[in-house]
Parts: sequence; C-alpha cells; structure tokens
Amino acid sequence: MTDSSFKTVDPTELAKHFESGEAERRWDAVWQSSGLHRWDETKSRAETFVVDTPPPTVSGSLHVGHVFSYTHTDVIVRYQRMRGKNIFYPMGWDDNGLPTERRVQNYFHVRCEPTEPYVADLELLEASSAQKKERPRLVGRKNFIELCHQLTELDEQAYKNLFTRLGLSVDWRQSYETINDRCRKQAQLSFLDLHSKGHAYLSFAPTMWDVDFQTAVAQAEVQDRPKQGHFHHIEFGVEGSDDSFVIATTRPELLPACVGVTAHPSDKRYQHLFGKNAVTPLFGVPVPIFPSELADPEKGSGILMVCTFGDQTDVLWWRSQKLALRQILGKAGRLEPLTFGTEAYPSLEATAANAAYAELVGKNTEQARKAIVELLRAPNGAGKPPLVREPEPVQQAVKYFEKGDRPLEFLSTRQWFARLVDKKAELLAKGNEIHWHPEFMATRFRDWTENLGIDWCLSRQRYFGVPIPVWFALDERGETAWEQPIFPAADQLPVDPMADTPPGFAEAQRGQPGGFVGETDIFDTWFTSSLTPQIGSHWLLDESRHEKLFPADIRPQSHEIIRTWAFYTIAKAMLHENSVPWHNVVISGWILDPDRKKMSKSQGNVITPMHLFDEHGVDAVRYWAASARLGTDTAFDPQVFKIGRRLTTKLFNAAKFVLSHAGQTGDISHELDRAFVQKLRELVERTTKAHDSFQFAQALQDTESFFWTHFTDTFLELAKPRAWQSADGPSHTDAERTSAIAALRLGLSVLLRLFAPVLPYITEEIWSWTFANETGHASVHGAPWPSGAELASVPAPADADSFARAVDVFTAIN
RNA sequence: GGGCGCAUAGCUCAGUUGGUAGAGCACGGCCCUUACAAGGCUGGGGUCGGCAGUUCGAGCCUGUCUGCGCCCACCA
Repeated sequence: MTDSSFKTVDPTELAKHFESGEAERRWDAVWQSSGLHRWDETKSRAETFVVDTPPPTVSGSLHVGHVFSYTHTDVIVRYQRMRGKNIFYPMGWDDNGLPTERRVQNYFHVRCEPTEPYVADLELLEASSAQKKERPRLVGRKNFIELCHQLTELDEQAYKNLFTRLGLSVDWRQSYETINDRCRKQAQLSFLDLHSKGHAYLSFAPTMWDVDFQTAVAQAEVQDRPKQGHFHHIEFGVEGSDDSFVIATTRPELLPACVGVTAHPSDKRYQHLFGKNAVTPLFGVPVPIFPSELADPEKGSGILMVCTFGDQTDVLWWRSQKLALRQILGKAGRLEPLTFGTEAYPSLEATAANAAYAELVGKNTEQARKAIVELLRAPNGAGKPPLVREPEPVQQAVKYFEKGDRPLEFLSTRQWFARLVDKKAELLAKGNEIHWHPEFMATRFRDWTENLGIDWCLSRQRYFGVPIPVWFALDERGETAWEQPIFPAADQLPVDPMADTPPGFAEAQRGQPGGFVGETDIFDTWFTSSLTPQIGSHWLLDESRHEKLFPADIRPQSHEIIRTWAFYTIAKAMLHENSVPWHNVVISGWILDPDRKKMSKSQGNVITPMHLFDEHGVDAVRYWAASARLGTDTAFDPQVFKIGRRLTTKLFNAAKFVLSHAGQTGDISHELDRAFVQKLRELVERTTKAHDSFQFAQALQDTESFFWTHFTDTFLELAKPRAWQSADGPSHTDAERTSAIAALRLGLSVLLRLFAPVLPYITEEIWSWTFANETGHASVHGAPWPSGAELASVPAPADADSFARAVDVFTAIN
C-alpha cells in the first residue's frame, strides 16, 4: 500500500445522530436512479444469481411476517451482488386468487359471471352501503379482471413502497401481476404443453367438493380438522332371510346413498354374509355384502355401509366392486329429489322408501342427519327401531377445504387433472437434486410426494381466474363431445373460451348443434403460481432469456406451502422440461406473537411494519429478521430492534471516529495492527463460508461480536494513542501513526461490507463519506465482498498470539 | 396413528468434528475518560426438559419418556 492522502470527515459537520428515516428515503432514491439493482440481460447464466421471489397475495396490507422473510431473501441477494453476481430479483403480485376475488366483489359490489358480455367502458366506483343492499351487479370475466387490476393497483403501490423502504434490492422493472395477459398466456401455454404430452386429462370421477364454494378442490388444499361426531348403530336386514346385523356410521343421512356393505374377510362375525344382499332400513334397498381388507374389525361394529360417497374409501370400494352410483347430494350439499322403486333406486318397499325420503329431500347434511335419526327411531315392521341404541360420541378427523367452513363431500363431477401419482419416483428424484435449507425441510416434500393419492385436480368451478383454454364440439343433437376438446393456437392466447371463439368456428355457433361450447372452469390458482420461475424467465415467449434465468438459484418460501407451492413448481418444471425449477429452497420460519401463535391475517394478530420502521429504523428491523436462522420460528420481540438500533448507532460513532482524523496512512507495519488484520481475515473467511450456505444469521452474529469485542472495545482503544498523537501523550513515529490509521480504516471498510447485506442504510451512509471516492465503488452494495486475498497483502504478525496478548495487557491496565 | 422440529440463565437465543457452559437484554455495583450515556467497565445468575446407555469424558452421540409446535393419515 502506498502513501496517499485521504479525504476525511470533520466530525463537527456530521449530525450528532444517524437520522434513519431521512437517510432511508435519500438512499432509496439514489439506489432506484442508479440502476444498482438491475439485472443485466447480456450476462450469462453462470454469472447470474436468480431469485424466484414469492409473489405476495394482494388483498390488503403486508405484515411483519412479510418483512421477516423478504429480508432473508434480500440479505442473500445483497451478499451475492457483492460477490459480483448479476442479480435477477423480480417482484410479482399475486392477484389471481380467492382473496383478491372476494375483495373486488365487496369493493365494487359485483359478481363475476362468465356468460355476461364485455362492457368496453364499464366504470364502477366503490359501492355504497345502500348499493350493497341491492343484488350485486354481474360482470363478465374480462371486466372482472379489469376491476381487479384497478383495485390491486393501489395495494401494489403500497406494497412496493413498503418493500422499497425495507430496502429490498428488487429490480422493479421485472414486476408482474399473476392475472396479467402474459401470465395468463403462460398458464394456458403450460396447460397446452401438459395436454400435448399426455399429462393432463379430463375425468368424470368422484372429486373432493366444497359445497359452499361449489368447486372441486385439490388434495393439497385439504386439511383434516378434529370434529365431534356420533356413531349411529343401525340394523340392516339380509335379503331372503330373517338374519340381520348392525352397522356403525357417522353419516346416517347417507343411508339412501348406500350401495354396499363390507367387513374384513377374516371377521368371523360376518363371514356368513359375504355374497348375500343386505337390505337397508327405511328404504328397503338390497345392496351387496362383500369382504374387504380395508374394513377394520376394531372400528365401530366391524361392518359398515358403503355410500356414494361418504369418504375416499367409499370411492375405492365403489370402483373396485363396480357398485351402483347413487349420488343423493347435489353440488350445494343438499339431498336431491329422487324416486325409489326405479332402476337407479331399486327398493323392496318403494312406497315407504319414498315417504321416508320425502322427510329428507332438500335438506343439507346436518339437517338430514337429524331428520333421519328421528325416522330411524321409529319402530320398523318387526316392531323395533332400526337405530338400535342412542348415538355414541366419537372424535373424528374430517376433511375440509382449507378456506371452507363445512366438511368436503365426494361428488362425481367433470374435472381436469394432471397425472402425478404415476410419477412419484421421478418427483422424489427431482426433490433430491434440490438443496433444502434447512435440510430437514426436504422431508416435508418427500413425505407428501410418497403419500400422494390423487392426481392434481386442475379445474375449479369459480368464475375469476385463468380460464382453461378449451372448447368442446357439439354434435348434431347438441350433445357435448367431451372427448373432442378444441384447443386454441398458441398465438391466440390468452383466451377466454366463454368470450372468444375457437379456431374454425363462428361465434354464432356457440351452443348450437354442430357448433361448440366453451369450457366454463378456471385453473387452480396454484396452476399459475407454480410457474413463477418460468414467469420470471419468459418461458416459451423468449427462449434466450429463459436460458439465462432458468432454473433459478433460490426459491424463498415458508414451510406450510411446501406441499403446494414448492411441490407443484417442482412438478411443473419436471413435466415441462424434465428440470428442477431451482437449485435451492430457503425456508423462513414463522413470526410468532408473544403468545407464540403464528402471526397471520386470519388470526387477527398481525402487526403492520411501517411504524416499526419509523420507530426503530429499517436497519434495526432488518437486524431482527436477519438474526433468525432459516426454518426457525421467531418471536416478535421489540427488544431485538433496540439491539439492532444500538448497533447502527455504534457503527455511526465508530466510523465518525475512524474517519475524522486527517492524515497520512501507510503500510500496516505495526505488529498489533497486523495481528488485528489477521483476526479480521479469519472473520472474513468464516462469514463468507456462512453466507455461502445461506447462514446469514451466523455471519451476522459473528461479525457483530467481532465488531464490538475486537474492533470498538479493544483495537480501536489500542490504536487510538498512536493514531492521535496528542500533545501530552507519548510520541510515536510516523510509521506507527500511519499504520494505525490504515488498519483502522481497513477494519472499518471490511466491517461495513460484512454488515452491508443486513444493514444497507447505515453502511451506505458511512461508505459514502470517504470510501465511495477512495475505492471508486459509489455504493457499498456494489463494492466487492472482502476476501482473504484483499487482506493477504498485509503481512501476518510475527507472533500469532500478539493480538490476544495485547488485549490481555490492555484489559489489565483498565 | 405416523413423521419432522423444538426444549440451554428471569427473557430472546448462540453453542461448528463430544474435551471445564456463552452473548445480548433484564438485574446489582462503578464511571458523564476528548467516536459513542442511544455509551464504557464490572458482578451475580444455569443438575443444558426427565431417565437410561456408549465413552476416560456427553448440552452435543444412542435409546426412551414428558411437554410444546408443525406436517401428514382411508373421516365407517
């Protein structure tokens, strides 16, 4: 290092304290205009670090949990940028889901109805409460999407402001909304690709159905909830004999839907019944009795009725035994009208059966259950009630749609599926190619994939979302030819089959014999979300860009959506290109409130972050977030903000001190200074290693501890007398002085850069005082990450322990 | 019913390949020492959830139990 004069800062010119709010706004503006965060599309994939940013749901406001996890990503990104990587860090807005749909409905008091024609200049304002008493206005899908854009634009701006203030080094030019034309086009292209490869198929089959939302749901959206149910012991007859037996069921209202009876093949109590027909009470319907390994002799009475459909096992039995289909529940979850004594509903006593059913028809399952229990209490022909004893309480786990309030039903409906169950081994192999952080999170993916039982149901009977791009031909009688889907050309996308005309047809042929009908269903929102890496890379739209951005380097996300978002994204990348979507998954934990409950909007315990920024400063809040290891749930603790705040203050003061002394610097020749640099080099090596494995919390802790213990509390005090050369102190040579000043500056420069990913504002502020000019790197965030090589130019100390020894002496004196 | 994770000072958490328990906050004491009182120095405080095992030696490895959290499971 050659002698040179450095610009210095006069401490009297600096503010007494670091004004974080003012500095944050100032640097935000600088960063945006400088283009520091921009992806350079001319650079190769190898030079680039690609982030598959989670697009937040746009439906109100962000909370402190977002701040937490998005900070993690930004810390990783800022480190990679300093390592010289070309960063691709986009932001998406997820405005394609149920939350947005609900919000638009309420705000404008509208409902989406795909059959409604498009109104070119529809203008709607926020609905008044008076309007809300009227029926909602029906608007077409295209209008609904426009309203969605209109409403979410405000939210998106607010989100962007918050994320900018948080210091996320996002390239805002790479923003997208999941409902925009390009994303809808890509989702539809994805479907066409899946279909052409044989992965997507149409099926008329029992599917999990939510009776309130009136849509099919996928396995991944289903959760079990404990529920207090009752075992109802009901006596069945046996056709052609006086024999009888008692089944136990929690769903007596499905008795009219009974299509069979089963017990375990080795169950001696019931073996004599196999092959005979049971006769249902009340309805007198003969149904086959068959053995099944799936029946548990220990459960209930060991023999049970099979209904279409009480649960997933019923579906299995119905398929394997080729039983009749008696689907008494309608899509709204109410018992449909039907007549006993017909081919579909045979009965030995049709009159009585119809009389009993008249008590149930039109009721929902809860109501029907009560009603049928009353019917079952009445004595039958033999003078005793079919309900042999009072219902017994039983704890059961019942399947619910995760957003639903009533149990799911299995209904046979027409749905689109993606074939996944036959690809478990390949999916597991892809999961193993990906590095999960923390590693144990891979288990979640493996368990889910291994236990996958149903293909991915892609279709939803909702109105708002990305339409499935299919039409069907109508034959001469006007019947839909389901086996003849008509697909749009790729350049026609995005299409809405309810509004757009298929190739080779005229709009006038819609619904006409010999014409066509449009698919009414839309995609599962995960169908679009599972394409975020491809949305970022413009897959199928710009192949050279795709090659530079796919697969991504990291997918940041939370653990509860491994089975959905991570799983589907892995599945899509595999089905489309036999690739992994990214090389690393980084899982942030949850923020827990002081009661250690997960902070979430639905719990109503969220804390909005903006006032935290004002109160503690953004760097302090980021410090709190970055202190948590990946995958670890973290308590919301304002105490930690204070510690972060103190760190920024200390940095400010220490820097003011180091940089405020004018003078020459020279070679770092003094033994103590060399010993300090040696310690610094070890720190750099450790923190670099930590960051390379996404252990930013460890790097931060290490740096922070070094900063307080070795830098401010000791080295700075030890170097001070030499650097200062006060009039009444001991005299030092120039070499001793310049060595001290050089070492102090080097230490500050290195520590600033080590802190920069976590504390972008204070480090940038200090960097700008002199280092920006000195180094030619205008921003600390564009400066190179400190390396061993950089510090190796300073010779090692003669005695490896001299720093520790000096510290001992220093401490003893004080 | 299965799987995963967590359990260390009053609080929030570190603890890398097994080698005499750590930090910050809080608490007590002493300092307004010329970067910093939004500081500095210093002190007290822990059978590392229980039990058993491997080992010369266990917070760390093995087994088991308890508590909490999460994920999953064919709901009769």
